[in-house]
Amino acid sequence: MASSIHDLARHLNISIGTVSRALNGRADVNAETRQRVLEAARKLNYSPNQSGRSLRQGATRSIAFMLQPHPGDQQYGEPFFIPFLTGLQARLAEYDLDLMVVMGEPGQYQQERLRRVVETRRADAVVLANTRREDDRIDYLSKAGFPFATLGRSQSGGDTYPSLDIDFEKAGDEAVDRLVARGHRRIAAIRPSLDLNFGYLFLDGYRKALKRHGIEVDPGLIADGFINEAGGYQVTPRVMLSKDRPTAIIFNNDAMALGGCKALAEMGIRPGHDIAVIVIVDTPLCRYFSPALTAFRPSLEPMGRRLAEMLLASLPAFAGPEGTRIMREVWPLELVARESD
Amino acid sequence: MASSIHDLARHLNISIGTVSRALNGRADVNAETRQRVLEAARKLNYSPNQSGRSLRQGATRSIAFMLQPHPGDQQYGEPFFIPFLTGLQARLAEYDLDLMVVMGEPGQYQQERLRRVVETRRADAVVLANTRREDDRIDYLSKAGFPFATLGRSQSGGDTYPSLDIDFEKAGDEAVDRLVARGHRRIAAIRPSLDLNFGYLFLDGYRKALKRHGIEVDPGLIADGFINEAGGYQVTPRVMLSKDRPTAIIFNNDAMALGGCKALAEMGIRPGHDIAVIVIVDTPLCRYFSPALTAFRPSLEPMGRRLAEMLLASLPAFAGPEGTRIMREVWPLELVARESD
DNA sequence: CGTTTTTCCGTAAACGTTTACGACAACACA
DNA sequence: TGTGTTGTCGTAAACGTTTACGGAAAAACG
Repeated sequence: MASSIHDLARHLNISIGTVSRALNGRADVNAETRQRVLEAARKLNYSPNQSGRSLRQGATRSIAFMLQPHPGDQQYGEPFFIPFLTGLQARLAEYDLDLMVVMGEPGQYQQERLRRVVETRRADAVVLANTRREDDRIDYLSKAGFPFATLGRSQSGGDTYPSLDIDFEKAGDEAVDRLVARGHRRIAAIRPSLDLNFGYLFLDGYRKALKRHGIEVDPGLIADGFINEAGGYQVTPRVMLSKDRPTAIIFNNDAMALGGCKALAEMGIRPGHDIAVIVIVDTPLCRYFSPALTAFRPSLEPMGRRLAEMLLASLPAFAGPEGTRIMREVWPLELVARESD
Repeated sequence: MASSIHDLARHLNISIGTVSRALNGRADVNAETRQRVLEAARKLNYSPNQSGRSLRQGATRSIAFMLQPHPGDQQYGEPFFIPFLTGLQARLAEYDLDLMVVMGEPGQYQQERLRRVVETRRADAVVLANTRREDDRIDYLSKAGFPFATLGRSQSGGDTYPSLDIDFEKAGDEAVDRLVARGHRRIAAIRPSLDLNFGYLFLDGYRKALKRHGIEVDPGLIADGFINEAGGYQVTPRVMLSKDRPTAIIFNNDAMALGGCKALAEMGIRPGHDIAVIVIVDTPLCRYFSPALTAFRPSLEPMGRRLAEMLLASLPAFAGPEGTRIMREVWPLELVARESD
């Protein structure tokens, strides 16, 4: 039913070799025959079968994006990733590459799904999200020699793969700066308890800025919680009950901030009035919350496009000049001042 | 580098045919040989190459999900789809099927991307989202005889494909019911202006309920706008300036509701006090907005799983008994009463 | 023991491409 | 005219599977 290159060749009284060469723009084919082939292809509605192509060329022309919802993240749904995916997909599409999305079950170990993609050669490369500080997915891919790039940094694997991250450290630093400038000295930090790397980066920036301002780091003002609303709700009272109450909190995650604000409300503490609140990664939720939450916003769609470029540049089949390979980029966040601080 | 079935066969001193049969669980292979093959496969870390498989079997074992961001929908990002995708992907994964995500550029015509998937046989079936009332994607797929399912109903194509939708009509009806029960008689309806089918369904329910309550439908209380925040912001004043002001508004979209509330605020009208507001499709945004918006909530993740099942049941390769094919399902929404009405 | 059935396995074709290689004709050049 | 070059095309192998077919050995049966 679907027309193959054989049909086309038969219809033109020509060999399949010539047809293929004509379609692929090779030099050794007569201009007039090429014309005839192209016309016939259009008329018979011929497009090359991707499976045949993949098999022969050893490349599937598709990239896998591995997204792992955090455990306990049901209805919420990571508004973070759609814009990123949009950008990633847009750039890949320009190179006629498909995007395959592989999610783990929330909380489940993703390694197995990854192996399947790699071993059955379902994709030519993968993009990792939710990078852990020590990430066995990275170890595995490095060892397997399978091309990949990561959204977020990791300590695993060295500088051998392209990675694009947000500058959490600088954001943590700037958040403290801003709060200190507004007179705060007791500043709490709340971050996810998982091994997610950005939690560490954020805290580094937080500590550095405090030190710079000559403020002692109080461990009682730092708390880790589950990376969702319940986590923020649960852990926020902990810092509020420290003997010398903080006058500001920096949340390292929007969902945790939302939960934290709920806890604050129940304690009769009003963000924006009784306490200053800043969120490190902005999402639409921060904007519509009341009070609207001051937050640091990344440019997700451009980041998606950029990571696609970085990945492609590292692939032999797409690589430009050797020198253009970019292995590591850290993008700034933009402060969106709203009402909560 | 990657081991093929030939390596495995050579290593075992056996023919590739037998190896393949052993791995695929066919009956005509000795139990002991099968054991040896399986062990060797594990030892040599062998997995069948998907391209080779696809070519031979004429099936790629992947499903394409076509998602088209609405024009002008940048930073916002459709929180609607991630839970749905999660469910879809989860069920597909159980059948060892991959999910390929194809997005159009926001606003761009998606037909071309769809053709590419179909003609190059990159997927075995597609799932359509953002279904239009008259949807040429459906016409195309029907004519091409390519299997597909849709999230959302359409008038195109008849009852020949599985579709799963939310009961917008009932939601519109119930919203009116609820408002009337609370004493409202001037109820406005704001919906997207595009040809998106759910806008029509919603309005049908809205009209039906009004009629049932003996309330005349006032065209001045119905307005169409762009399906984003700006659209809601722009169009809401229009219904508010009708000579006999509405005391309630039903928004057919969360983003439009947010924009509408902004417009209301600027007119000094407070949702939940001066006017009642109900949103037809709930998202996290509705919950965190202030006042929290009363809304009708779908079960997106189960819907994703369900649509996967329906699609699979319609595919010859996966079909159960002939009678089990489900072509059309409409799922209820759950009212989440909050502060805005 | 002879015949039939069953069990198991190897052979080879097929899926739809791409591409290395060689062949042939046309042409240029001396 | 003979030789070398260039342009164009056909042939066939290869990518890694699955599977229809047939054959040999083993088992079952009389």
